[in-house]
This record gives sequence, structure tokens and C-alpha cells, in this order.
Amino acid sequence: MSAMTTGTTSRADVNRRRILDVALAELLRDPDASMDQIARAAGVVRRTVYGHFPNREALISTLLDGAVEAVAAAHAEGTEGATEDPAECVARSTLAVWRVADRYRILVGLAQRSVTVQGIRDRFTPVREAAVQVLRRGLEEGVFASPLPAPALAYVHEQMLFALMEAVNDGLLAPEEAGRSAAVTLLAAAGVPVARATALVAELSD
Amino acid sequence: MSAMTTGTTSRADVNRRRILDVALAELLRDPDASMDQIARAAGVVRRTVYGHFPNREALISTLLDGAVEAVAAAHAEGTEGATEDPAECVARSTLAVWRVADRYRILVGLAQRSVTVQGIRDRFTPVREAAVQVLRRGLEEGVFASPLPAPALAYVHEQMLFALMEAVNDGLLAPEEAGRSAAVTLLAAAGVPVARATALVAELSD
DNA sequence: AGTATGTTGCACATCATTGTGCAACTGCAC
DNA sequence: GTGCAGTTGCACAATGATGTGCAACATACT
Repeated sequence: MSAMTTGTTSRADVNRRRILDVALAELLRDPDASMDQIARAAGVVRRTVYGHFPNREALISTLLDGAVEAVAAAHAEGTEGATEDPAECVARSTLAVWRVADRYRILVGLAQRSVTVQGIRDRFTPVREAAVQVLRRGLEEGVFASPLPAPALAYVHEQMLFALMEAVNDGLLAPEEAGRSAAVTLLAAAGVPVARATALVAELSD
Repeated sequence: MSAMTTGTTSRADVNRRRILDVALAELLRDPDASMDQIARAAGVVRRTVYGHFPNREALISTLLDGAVEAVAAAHAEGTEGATEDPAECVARSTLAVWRVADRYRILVGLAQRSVTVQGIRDRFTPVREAAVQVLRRGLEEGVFASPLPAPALAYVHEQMLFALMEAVNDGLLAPEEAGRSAAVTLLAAAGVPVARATALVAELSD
């Protein structure tokens, strides 16, 4: 409490937040954006960024921590509750994850590249495997019909989300519709009849 | 014919080919692979690469030319012939493109990044728009049922192919099955009932 | 006013990468 | 063997990015 007497966060904290937000956006556009690019985009000098984060990796790591947390929470929100229908699980998770789309996106975009962040990928796998479990159950119960094994289907779902984010980015898809469309399309890819998928999603997003 | 008296191509040509092949693989793994990495992976010294290609961009550009050509040919092979059914078009194209998967993959992987290769993306858009046309027709005729507009669906299809390539890479999907599974899954995502999709694909890949 | 915290604008060393120049070497063809 | 195309192994300059040090400065809190 020594640094915050008023209710307003100090401008240092504001700057830190701005840097993180801007870094997310910049690294989303170009995973190799330099510290200088990020700093300038945040309206700050490069040296200032190093005042908040000891090095590039620390900055990215902080970003990834937030992303993992956000996605894990969203996914949990989708699968929690006494829902036994795998299709409903997928629909709810998709709608929930869609709301933290950017953060989800940067997670994988960066995990591909940096060698040092390999651990991040591991930290994220629990969520991944939870998703695979739902898909596997759906395939076994016949709710889903797909020639793909559950893990491959999970890959497909992941990439479909990226595709739809890009579609929204490029103005090909209306942002309000996007979440529901995404849910329907993921279900369709899993082999759920579109009519049933549409009805289910409509019911969930009242 | 001054340089090639025997039937064997000179080892210079062999090296050039090796460099291109290896560069494809290396850049697939890491779009920022250095010229040194590529050279060493090709069993050659960096200086030699510069003997074949004046600079990094020329190397990548050559790679992209091949990729564009291969994909365009594959896609054309899929949509040619007197096929009026959009579903069959998608199935045939998918099966055909799947055979040049790596080249297709690097194309987009690199087009995202390099500023100089923006023109490549433009050169590729014809194929892209041909795909969109097929999807649009399918949606209008009711063969496809999707809440997505045709261009967004095209994005989704593209990314799904990447996902399935990765799935094969990671051993989650048997390579022999992969092409057919991909075709079925793309059709399913477009809203074609899985039963119909499976039958169609089975019929095409006899 | 005085103080602490944070920001700025340099300067600097370090490092990796790119592209080039050149001399020496290796095979293969004639 | 002589010559030639291509490869190699340096050395080199140029560039851009990273991370650090330090003095000057601005702002808010006391």
C-alpha cells in the first residue's frame, strides 16, 4: 500500500497494462515484432519497456500466462455445469472461448516459434486434453460422426477458430454473429447435422 | 547442351534442387530459418546457397513460385471435368491439393510474414476465388448448409487443411487415410451430411 | 519545497544475420 | 594433364535487435 494512496492506479501500472495490451496486438500481427515496435506502438520509449520487463522473454511469458489463464477459464466455463451432452459442451466452450479469442490466438502463434516457451505449451495441454475427452465421448456415443480420431478433430477445431478470427478481422464475418457461427461450424465439422447444431446454439445463446 | 554431356544432371543442378527441397522443409518448421540453417541442412555451406540465389528473397520467391504452380494445378485438376456438383468439386479439389500439401502450406506460412512477398498472395488469389465460387454455388443450391458466407468458409477450409497436415505430422492421423478424411471433414464443415460426404469421397477415390 | 517513482534520451557493447570478395580446392570432361 | 564449373572457407562491412548504464526530467504524493 505504499505506492497507492488514491484509488487510481499509478501511471506506471497504466503503462504496464498498455504495454501488455499493445504487445498482444503487435505480436498478433507479427510474432517477431521488435521491442522498439511494441514500445512505440504503446506510446512509450523502448527503454521504458525494459523498466517493466527485464527482457523480451519475460514480456512474452507474462502475455502467455494471461492467455493460458483466460482460455482455461473460458473452457472450464463451457464444460462445467451438469452437461452430459458432448455437443452442448462443445457449443458452450466455443461460445466461451470466442470471447477471449485474441489471447487464445497469440498463445499458439507464439508457442510455435519461441524455443523457450516450450513449457507454455505443456502448461496448456491440460485444457487441450479436456477438449479431446469431450470429443472422444461424443464420437463413442455417436453424437459426433467423423472419420477423424478425437485428437485430430481437436486440432481441426483449434484451427477453425483461428480461421474464423481471421475472417472477422478481414471483415468477411459480422462480429455479432461470429461466435454463434463458429459454434455451429465446429459442430458441423464434428459431424453434427447443421439443423441440430443451429438449434442447439440458438438455445444456448439466448 | 554445353554443360550436360551425360544424361545425369550436373551436381550443381542437384545441389540447387536439394537446397530448394531442404529450404521448403526448414522454412516449414521455422519461417525465420536463417540462410545458414538452410545451407547446413542441405549439406552445403552458406556461400554456396548465394551461388544459386542472389539473396534470401530470391530463394523464397522461387519456392513460392513452385508452390503457387503446384496448388493451382492441383485445384484445377479437382474442378475440371464436367462436374456440376459443388460437393464433388470440393471433394476432388481436396484430394488433389492434399498431394501437394507441404508446398501449399509453406505458401501461406510465408505469405503472412514477408513484406516483399505480398505480391505472391495476390498471385494466389485467383485460385482462392475459384474456391470461393464453388462454395458460393453450393450454398445457393442448398448442397451446403452453413451459417458462414462463402469467403469465410473458404478460410475455414484452408485452415482445416493445415490442421490435418499437422495431425499427420504428429502421428495422430494415418497418412493413407488422411486425404479421404480431409475431404469428408471439409464437406462436413460445409454442412454436407457425413453419410453423404463419406459415400461421395469413397466413390471418387476408388 | 522536497522526495520518490517512473519516464526519457542518449550512449554503448554485444550478438546474429545478410550479402560480398577472393583465393584455394575438388571433380568431371575433354 | 589442362581447363572449367562449382564448392569451400575464410574475411569483411553493414545492418538491426537486444540489453544495460546514466543523467536529466516530469509528475504525484507528503
